[in-house]
Amino acid sequence: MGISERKLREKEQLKELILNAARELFFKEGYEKTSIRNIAESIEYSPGIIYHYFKDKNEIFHTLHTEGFKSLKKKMESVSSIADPMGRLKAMGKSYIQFAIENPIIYDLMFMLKAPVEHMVSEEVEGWEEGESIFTMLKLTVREAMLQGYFRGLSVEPLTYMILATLHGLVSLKIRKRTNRFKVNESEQIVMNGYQAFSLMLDR
Amino acid sequence: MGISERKLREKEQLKELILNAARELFFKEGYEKTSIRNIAESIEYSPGIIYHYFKDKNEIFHTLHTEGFKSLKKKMESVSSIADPMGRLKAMGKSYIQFAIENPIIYDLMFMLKAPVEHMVSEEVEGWEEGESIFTMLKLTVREAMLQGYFRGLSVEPLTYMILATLHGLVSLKIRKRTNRFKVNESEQIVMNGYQAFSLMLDR
DNA sequence: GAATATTATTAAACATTGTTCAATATTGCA
DNA sequence: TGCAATATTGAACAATGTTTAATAATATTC
Repeated sequence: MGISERKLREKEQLKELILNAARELFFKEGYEKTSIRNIAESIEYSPGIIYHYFKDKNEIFHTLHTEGFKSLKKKMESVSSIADPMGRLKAMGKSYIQFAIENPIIYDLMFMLKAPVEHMVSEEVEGWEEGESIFTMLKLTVREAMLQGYFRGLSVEPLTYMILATLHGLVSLKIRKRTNRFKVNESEQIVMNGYQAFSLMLDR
Repeated sequence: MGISERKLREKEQLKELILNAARELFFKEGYEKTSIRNIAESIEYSPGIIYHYFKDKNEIFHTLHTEGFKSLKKKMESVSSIADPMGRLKAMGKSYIQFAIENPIIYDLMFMLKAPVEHMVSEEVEGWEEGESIFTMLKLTVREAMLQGYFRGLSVEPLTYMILATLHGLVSLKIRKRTNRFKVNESEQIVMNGYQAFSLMLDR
């Protein structure tokens, strides 16, 4: 069935075109400020067409959401070859922060945007596996570190959540511009310094 | 000039009425979902009137933003009588988390909402003193703890930022519903457990 | 290959949003 | 009482997400 496959591929092409436009506009303007009409205009189609490829704006969000998690996961996996668990854990943290600073809008969409996730909670739990697997990756590394004598007296799950929370806190305060107290050019530095402080605390 | 003062007071009254309605609606529906018309309807005035008392929706946001910081500050100050710096620091953290869990919408508005803060950055730095003073309060306590021998080898500023980031991360992941991996009733527990893990790490 | 069914695409419409503005009602002061 | 200032309204504007009836383009069947 080569023909219908090509048809399908062509259909996918427009879908990809929409996604590319959305990604770019989200990147430039942010999620809320990007309208369906903006996207349509930038691909030179009528606004209505988008609803043939996506149920609504949330579904576009959701697609990029999943995509973002995949690429964060890949970034964090890139240090998985480090044998020492503690060293790997710290490298993972650094990767996480790098990802957030390099892709602030996508990160925003993944962890800080409001509406569409609630939709996810109630209707479909699937799709969140991406986020799940990042948590698991971190958790396994934490457990390994514990076997080597780190984190004595702490339990894996809360500790992992806490580590993730710290990483998220460090970058999200910056992304949402709650770092005004620092001079603008320092704002990235303070995130790195904060993480360094955290790293030092982990060691002890 | 008693009369014009009363007039002023009456004017303030409507302003307060608007704020109360806004607060309540924000609480019930969230910021974005609350429209100027909703607010107007709930106080039985026409929508236009709101613009006589507030420049725009951002200014309402800004007012509640400041108010939120004042009440968070008060909550954190309520443990300032604790003599032991480390004990006080941990109590402050707990207060912070309690505030966020008890007032998720206000907290959201204070730390996680997007648009209006940018406006703040460019035009007026004033109004942010509230946030500033919370940071300072935390910083002073951290410094005291350091004088007692804690946090050896760390610097005050990054450490304080890191602590604040961890607190923020813990509660904001919950507020923005990124804790789906846990059963719903566990979701508050995991925040507390995460904080406990953090507390234990601080001690060492 | 013509006729028909299916799909892709559009343009217009709807309800809702934040905001503005001229018209009107209410009040303060001379 | 009459005039100026202020408070309040209601309608309008442009922009939003979304729906839907229409048209255009393509696939399928005879």
